Amino acid sequence: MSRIAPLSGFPELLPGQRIVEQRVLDRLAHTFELYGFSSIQTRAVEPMEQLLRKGETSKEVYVLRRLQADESDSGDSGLGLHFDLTVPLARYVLENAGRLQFPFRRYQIQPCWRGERPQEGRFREFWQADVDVVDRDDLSGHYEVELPLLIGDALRSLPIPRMRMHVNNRKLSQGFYRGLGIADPMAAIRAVDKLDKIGPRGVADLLAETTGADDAQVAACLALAEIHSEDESFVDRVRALGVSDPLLDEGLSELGAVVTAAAEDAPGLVVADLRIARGLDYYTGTVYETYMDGYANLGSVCSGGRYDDLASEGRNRFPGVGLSIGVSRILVPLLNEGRLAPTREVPTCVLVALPNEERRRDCDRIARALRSRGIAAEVAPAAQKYGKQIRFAERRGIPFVWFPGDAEGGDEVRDIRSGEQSAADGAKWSPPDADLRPRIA
RNA sequence: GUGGGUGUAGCUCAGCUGGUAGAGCACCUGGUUGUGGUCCAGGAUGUCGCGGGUUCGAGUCCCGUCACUCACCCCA
Repeated sequence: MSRIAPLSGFPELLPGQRIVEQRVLDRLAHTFELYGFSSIQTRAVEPMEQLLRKGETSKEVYVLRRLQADESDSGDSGLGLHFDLTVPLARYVLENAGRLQFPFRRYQIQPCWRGERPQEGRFREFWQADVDVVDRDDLSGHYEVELPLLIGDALRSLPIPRMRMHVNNRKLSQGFYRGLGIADPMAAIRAVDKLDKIGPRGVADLLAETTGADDAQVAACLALAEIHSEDESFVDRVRALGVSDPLLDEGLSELGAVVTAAAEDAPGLVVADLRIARGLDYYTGTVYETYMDGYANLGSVCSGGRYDDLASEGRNRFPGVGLSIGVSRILVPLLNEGRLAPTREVPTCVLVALPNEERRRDCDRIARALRSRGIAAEVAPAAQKYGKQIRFAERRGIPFVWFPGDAEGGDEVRDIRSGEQSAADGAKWSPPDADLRPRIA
């Protein structure tokens, strides 16, 4: 190992990129709070049995082990890094049920870890912004309508490509397959989920193989998967397939409510897409997958759904619905392509030029006066020629250079983008609001 | 975990059938001796991923290894 090299799947940002990320996270938190969601953080680790409780994700969990662990120990601590924020939420809700108010509206923005092979938009350490509503005993269906609208608001407030949320409903799928007479509806859901990847042919074979569906059943499954619409018209198209089942009816009505509300509040955001399944099997109602225009190859950048049994313990049941925004999945590719950049690389708004080392204290005082009024300022590192000092600021995108006055004249401030320079008083001068802090360009 | 590709200057890359390392951009200095971005002239920079082998000689060929990357799997 001769040289320090990046670790694949553990993205690290440069300071300027981090400014963009910070603005995005601030924006998301702001939107979540506008809807009345509280922020929480949970520890990085969960007991393995919590992490593995719901599914076949075991292989992607990073397990913790003490270096000094006894050799007699099995080796690991029984703890693993969380791979999403929904499982920790379920544990947190159970643990604090007595101290929380329900329905509990919370958001959580934290890193997650998965021991997978990294790829474009797939990392081993990545940030998720997760929003959920969890209630006690029963969760009203209107939350399945509210959450996608909140997410739409949050994502559309960011300077990123347009998002399209594809929505389906587990009851609809399961009811349909059941009504069709397929023995294992969940296997059918998983098969149909691969439609994009393996095509109708592949899905047909898979269906026949895993569910024993006959030709007519396979055809019906594929017909269902083809249905998508931005309004309630999908309901009639499903009905036209002639399958009936009470669960199907429930699903149709619930999905109809989501689509109708979205069409009204956020036109173009949501499309009912009956092929959407989601791999995880704990979803029991609406499921969501979101794609970014021009970045379909990234897969879903924001997914979630309703889960009725994730947080249950004995008699206590805490159904919830939520979505996770894949912050790293969205941001890292856009940053690398230069499609997202900050207005400057540093927080500094004003560089106070240094005429000579003897005047450093004077310059410090000017900087302090600016800082006291909330203007980020730093003094030039060395008393180089002014040209050099201006270049120092220019390289970093610092918009203003402050020239301390002397016996011949007072202080002046220069906007180095326009070259405009004028007399200024450190106790009074302020930059335009747009220049006060770095923004996303 | 399985399969393919790649690893040369800070960045992007060139280096033909082996002959002892190059370009562009960036950077530094000067022209302009305290107001930048242009231009001109100079300049610095590499364990050629790592280890071993073949050879008079390896960035180049062979073996191994590590890393990165793409696809599968799965997912944010």
